[in-house]
Amino acid sequence: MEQRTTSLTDPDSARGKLLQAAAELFRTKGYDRTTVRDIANAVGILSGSIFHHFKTKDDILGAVMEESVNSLLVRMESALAEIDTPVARLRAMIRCELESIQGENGHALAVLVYEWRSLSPENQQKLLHIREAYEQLWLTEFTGATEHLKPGIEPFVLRRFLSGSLYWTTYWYKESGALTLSDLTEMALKLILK
Amino acid sequence: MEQRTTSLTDPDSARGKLLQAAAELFRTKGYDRTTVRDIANAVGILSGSIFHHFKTKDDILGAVMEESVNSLLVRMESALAEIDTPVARLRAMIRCELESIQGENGHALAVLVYEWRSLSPENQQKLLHIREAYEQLWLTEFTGATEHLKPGIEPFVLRRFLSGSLYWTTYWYKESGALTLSDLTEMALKLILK
Amino acid sequence: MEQRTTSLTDPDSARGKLLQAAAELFRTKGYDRTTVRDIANAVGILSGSIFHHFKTKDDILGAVMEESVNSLLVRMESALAEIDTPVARLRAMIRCELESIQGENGHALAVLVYEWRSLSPENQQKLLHIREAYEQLWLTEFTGATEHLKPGIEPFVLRRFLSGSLYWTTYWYKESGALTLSDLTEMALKLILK
Amino acid sequence: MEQRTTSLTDPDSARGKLLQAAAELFRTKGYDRTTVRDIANAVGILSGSIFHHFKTKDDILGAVMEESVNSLLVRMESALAEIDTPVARLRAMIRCELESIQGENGHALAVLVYEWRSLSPENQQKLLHIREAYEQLWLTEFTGATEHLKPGIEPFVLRRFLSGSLYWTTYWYKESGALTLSDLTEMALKLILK
DNA sequence: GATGAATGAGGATTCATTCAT
DNA sequence: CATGAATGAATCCTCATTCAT
Repeated sequence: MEQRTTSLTDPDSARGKLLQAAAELFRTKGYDRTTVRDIANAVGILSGSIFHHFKTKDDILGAVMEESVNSLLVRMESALAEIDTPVARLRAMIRCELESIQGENGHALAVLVYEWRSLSPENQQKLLHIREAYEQLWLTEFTGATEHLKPGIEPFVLRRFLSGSLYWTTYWYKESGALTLSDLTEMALKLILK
Repeated sequence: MEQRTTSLTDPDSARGKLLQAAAELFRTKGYDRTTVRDIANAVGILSGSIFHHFKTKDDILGAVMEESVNSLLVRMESALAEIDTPVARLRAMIRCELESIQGENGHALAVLVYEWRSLSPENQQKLLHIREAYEQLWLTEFTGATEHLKPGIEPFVLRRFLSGSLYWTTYWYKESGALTLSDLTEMALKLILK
Repeated sequence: MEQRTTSLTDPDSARGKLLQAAAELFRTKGYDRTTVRDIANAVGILSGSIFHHFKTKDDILGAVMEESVNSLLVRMESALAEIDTPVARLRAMIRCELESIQGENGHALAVLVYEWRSLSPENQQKLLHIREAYEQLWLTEFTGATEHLKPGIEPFVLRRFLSGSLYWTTYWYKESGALTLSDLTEMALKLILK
Repeated sequence: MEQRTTSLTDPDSARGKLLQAAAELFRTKGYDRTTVRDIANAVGILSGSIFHHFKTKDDILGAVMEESVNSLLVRMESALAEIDTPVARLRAMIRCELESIQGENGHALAVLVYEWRSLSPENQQKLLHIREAYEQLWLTEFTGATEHLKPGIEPFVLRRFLSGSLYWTTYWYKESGALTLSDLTEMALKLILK
């Protein structure tokens, strides 16, 4: 019930389905406007039954966030495994982050990003080190690619500009349109390159 | 009681103080977690009394947002009045938006940006044309500056990247640090220029 | 709303009526089995309205208890004012405690006695010094009457035997029967005297 | 599964261990604040499994109470078997009741006494005759010892004073202190004797 | 305009109980 | 017998909103 490891929850388990549904609802309606009943309804159980799987609503949020970083981390690692050149690596990372933000695989990084302050301090604490590790990954990569990056903007600021740009896509980008995720990736890459 | 014009509310009036307090609370705690009582307390009246000034809590949010765009529009207009060159105009606009996002002058664009979905559809409707007018302003300016902008990114995408970059500063930038608002402005400008 | 002094709450005020009703319910059904709705119904308001007067259900319990000791203290003081001889003073004290236990004036000492562990540690803390002061009063009186008391039982044990005897009357004594409160008082007095 | 006889449950059986744990919890936390899960945890099974042994939580309470009177009755009978003089018999009975109240042998008379109103009317009915038989025992003994008892207090009142005194010890007496159970017995005896 | 008591519709959470495995 | 997921009713509490004074 509490299982806080790097491994991902089986998406077919009750817990997995709950997490999936919660992520979707938190992303679209926001944490506060999503009721426990909403989540329960979404997976076809009654609201009281949720508390068999999670102690509190806050814990659901925490678990959703944890899943999203873990999933992102796993996918990024495997994506980077076979890539050598700095620019190609950046492209892969941007792509991964974009996919996560858009909620592919039901693991919405957007929830982690935009509902962070809804999470209780205790659960924030638990997630802080993963978040930091993740950002460290980016900074390392940026440092390794300095010569290709836009000059005149400090790397950590540039990363934050990029974050903001990608995070913000939740509010305007829909994959169905003329603009593919690849197009978007390419443009975001251009944004930070020389 | 509901006065919806382009003119700004007198900040010394009861309504003005309420709006100021609400903006600050919405920005820091979020709309849902801010109670009407919180707002009332902040200006030293009781919660029931708020409803002499606003029909609903949703209307307060609407008014806060309206004030923030209006204030931004006013300030941007006056800033642009004496500037001719495209790049300088973009710099001024970025500067204005950054100030609004950071909540300078008590007008928090951040609330408009991040609490938009908390606003009722009816009030969203009312604000839509102002928001669009504002975005049109940017697009026009971008179009006029095409030759200076980073190539390969469609203007409307570039504007959204910029928006995201600037909006996101709420979550990491504090003016007290080593980085001044001017520094930030300059870097954001570099981001979109060739 | 929090007013924790020695003065008693006006029994005609909303708070007073609430306290009265709660005391009665706590005494007859017990704290846990009494719902906030029960209390509200008893005074003709809705359950939500209770929280205008008390922050939590636990605070209601605390207030009921406080009122009961205070009321007892006040009545005891006035009863003792004109009495000099040790035995007569003990009789008066027993009478006062019996009246309080039986819930005369709606201030049920029985609640303080039998629901003590239902009270939150924080509120227990607040009441502890009053309870102790009250017991001290008895001990002082017992010490002053040593020669009239049953020998062979340590005073503090004797007081506790008496407490238990009187507290227990809630469960079997009804004033309507053949046994008057005066009879009971006299018998309880005999119990502890030589 | 519901075996309601005068014989005591084998303390090593599942039912026996459950009863023991429940008694302890009911005595310390109270019936309402003890969850079925608490009881299950205490004996190392899951909450659902309890219902293989008892139909309802109320039945557990009933069984605990039944065990406690039965155990008391058994012990009292054997204690009285070899005693002839009235005063000695009273002493033995007081001792037995004190032991039961204090929860010796895991059989808590305190639960029967203080949680009586938590028991459903149906189960109260079932236990009533045992309780009455028990009280009859006392009254008979009191009647046989009239000449040694404190005069001026009707026997049934005196018995209730004694009950209250002994029951109340749960709230203040700990066997670890300077006062032994024998001391307490002697003092309680003195209380009712001439 | 302000007050503050009251409303009433929810909201998160608890818990005894059931039942298929 | 035990499990553990699910039930569903009930509980305390919150909060935007109303309204008589």
